[in-house]
This record gives sequence, C-alpha cells and structure tokens, in this order.
Amino acid sequence: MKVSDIPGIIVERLPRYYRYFDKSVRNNVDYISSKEIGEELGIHSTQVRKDFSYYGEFGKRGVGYETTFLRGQLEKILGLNYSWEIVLIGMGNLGEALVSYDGFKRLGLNIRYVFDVAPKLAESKLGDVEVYNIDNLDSILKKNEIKIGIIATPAEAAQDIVDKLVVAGIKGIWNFAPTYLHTPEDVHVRNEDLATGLISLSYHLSN
Amino acid sequence: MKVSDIPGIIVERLPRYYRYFDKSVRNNVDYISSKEIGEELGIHSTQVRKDFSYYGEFGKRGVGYETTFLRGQLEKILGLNYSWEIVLIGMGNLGEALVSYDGFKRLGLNIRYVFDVAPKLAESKLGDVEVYNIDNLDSILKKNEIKIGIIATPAEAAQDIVDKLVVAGIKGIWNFAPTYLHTPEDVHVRNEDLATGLISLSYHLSN
DNA sequence: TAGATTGTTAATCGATTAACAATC
DNA sequence: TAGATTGTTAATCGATTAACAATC
Repeated sequence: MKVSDIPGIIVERLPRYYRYFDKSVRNNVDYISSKEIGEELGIHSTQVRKDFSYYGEFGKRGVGYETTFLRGQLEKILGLNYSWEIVLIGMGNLGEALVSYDGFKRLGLNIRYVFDVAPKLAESKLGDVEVYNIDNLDSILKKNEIKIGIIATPAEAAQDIVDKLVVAGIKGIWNFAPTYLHTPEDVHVRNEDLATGLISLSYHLSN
Repeated sequence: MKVSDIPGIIVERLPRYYRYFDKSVRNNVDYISSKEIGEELGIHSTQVRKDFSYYGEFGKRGVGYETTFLRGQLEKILGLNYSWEIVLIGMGNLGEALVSYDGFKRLGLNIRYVFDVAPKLAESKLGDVEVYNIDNLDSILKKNEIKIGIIATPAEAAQDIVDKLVVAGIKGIWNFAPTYLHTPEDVHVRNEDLATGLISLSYHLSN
C-alpha cells in the first residue's frame, strides 16, 4: 500500500487514537478493542480497524490491541518518535499562547525560534524561547534545519512571510492567519482559522 | 431542500467565501465569478456554485456574484446577522488569547463571561470582560440567554464543565481541551484540539 | 447577437459501514 | 472448544467534478 492511497482524513483521527492509547497505558490497561475505542471516541469500530489496517496488522484477534505497542506504532506513524524544531512568526496574544502551550513539548514538537516585526525589548525572551526581529528570519533558518513554521501574524502579513519561509526551505506551515496561502505543491499548509470554529457553531445553532 | 440534506462539510468553506466577499466589497469589486473564487481559495469552481446553490440562486449568469449581496446572504446563512453572547471557561494563556482575539467581535461573536477555578484577583477583569469563579457559572448562565460555550480548561476538567453547561442550556461547545466530550444529541460540539494541527504536519512531513 | 457564467444533472471519486471468514 | 475480535471485501453512502443547457 502506497502512502498516497491512504485517505487524508485519517490523520484527523490518528492523534485521537494515540491519545487514547497513551491514556490507557497510563491507566495500566493492557488491551483495548476497536469497539471500546469507537465508543470512547465516537467513531465506528469498523472505521478504527480499517484506519489501523493501512499501516499494518497491529491487533490480536479475539483480544484487541496491546496499548503500549499501539502507542509506539502510532508514535512512529505520526512522526512523533523524534523531535521537531519549529519557528513561530507573530508575537501577539495567540503567538504567546502557542509558545507556552505545554501540550506540544511532550510530543517532541518544540517551538524554538519566535519572530515579530517589533519584538518588545522586555519580551526578547519568552520562557526559554528567544524572540527575534523578523529581519533575522533568513539567517536563522539557514543556520538550522527547520521544516515547520507557524503563522500567527495578521492576515495582511501572512503571504509575504510564507514566501520567505518557503524560500528558506520550510515544508510545513500551520496557518492561524485568516487568509488562504499560496504555496508550492510540496509545501503542506494546515489552516487553523479560529473564527471558523465559532462561526460553525453560529451556523449550526441558527439552522 | 431540507437543511439536513446540506453536506456538513460546507460550513468549513462558507466562512472563507464570506471573508472573500467581504474583502472584495472593501476593495470596491462589484462582481466576482465562481472561477475567481475558486482560484483564490483553492476550491473547484463547480464546488463553489454547488455550495451556494444549496441556499438559493444568488448569481447572475454571464456576470457572476454581486459582492455586497452575497456577503449579506452568507451573513444570514452563517447566523452572523445578529450577535451571540458567549462564555469561556479556563483562563490560561489560551483562554486569554481567545478573549482578546479581535477577529470575533466584528463578526458579532462576543465572549462576555469568563470563568476559572481560581481567577487571580489582579485579573478579575480582562479588558472589558469580567472573570468569575467557576462556582458562579450556573447562576450567571441562568440569568442570561447563552447558547455557546468555549472550553479552554485542561482535559481532566472538561467533561465536568461540559455537563454543567449542558444542564444550563448551552447548545454549542467549542472545545480546546484534548479530549472527546460526551454530550446529548442536540448539543453541537466542535473540537479544536491544537496539538492535532502540529501533529498532522509532523505526519505529512514524515511520510 | 456573441461571449460569459450560472445552476444543475449525471458521472466519478473517495470514505464509511456491513458482513463475515480468519484466528487468537 | 466456544467466544471474542480482528482484518478485509463488498456494499453503501456522500462529496466532488465534468458536462452542458439556460440565460444574463
């Protein structure tokens, strides 16, 4: 099975499986079945089994899935078995919240360099992360092998920054700016427009 | 056409259409075609036309879509033509960033009440939003007609809070806690687990 | 009218679920 | 063995896209 045959939407579910296996390991549960996973996560048990089957035969018939083993497999599948160095651009409230969000670090996702057009001097260090002026973007990216960038700038600034990131070799962009970004095909963009979340609730409650 | 016949995934695209029409109005563009919309947003033009067609016949053949008119239609469709009162629970970095995010207010999405288990006294007001102790949740929700709640608490606390919100009549929940929430059928949950965004990039760059 | 673009049907594509043999 | 649950095929369901008549 080629990677390209795997439905893209699966990656939305894999982190939830991973989290549930992790939780089960911590609760000293040795095996869980696709039925249990499905009930906990609101997913059909057939879907769970099919999702795993794209990557291998991980279960034991009649028993279920061994939690420690599956957690490890999912870690590898998701690329969480080694650590990522990440840059973030835009040091507003959202940028700060992301830098200090502790859910990333223990997954090996490390926001290392932060850039802003006008970093306040008092904040030139945020926790253990250094904040740089945007002018240094190119030189710092070139010195380090960084593949993932987070855009937490206003919409107007986003495309310019992205163009620079692409030139510097960034291959994955997590975009919080409420605008569509144009990138080469080999650069993966993930849009996380916050307003969409609230708007979707507004839509559903109105209809 | 019944509302239930409209594909759920459309709501992911509608806010982007809305934003593009809004931008076009501000740029004094009178008409845009489905082809232009598609190119700008990376969506097939047929998809654009089909999406609109679920709600009415909004275009002029040979011409395109009138920007002011469409912006207004999308506003109604998305429930943005009147204002929503919203509560947020969990006053960490993320909660603060959401409260001060200025993309919501001009859409009529107003975070009015904020709760925490231990609001620091110095922060009992955040901008023009009052911060309350979680014990007051029930009484304040009962006094006001609030339909949307935002969960920005740790995962462990989320389900308890949600149960309380549901009892108090909340019908839409925007969940930032990395855990699946169990709710009655008529309560709409939108999960916005931040780690998933970065993990999906990690996954795509690893494979 | 000629050119452009919509709205919609039908075809295609892709994801989900039902069913069940394999097997622990 | 009997009971349970996996892995996978086939059927179903739903979303996307191609094609084109309608019409501005």
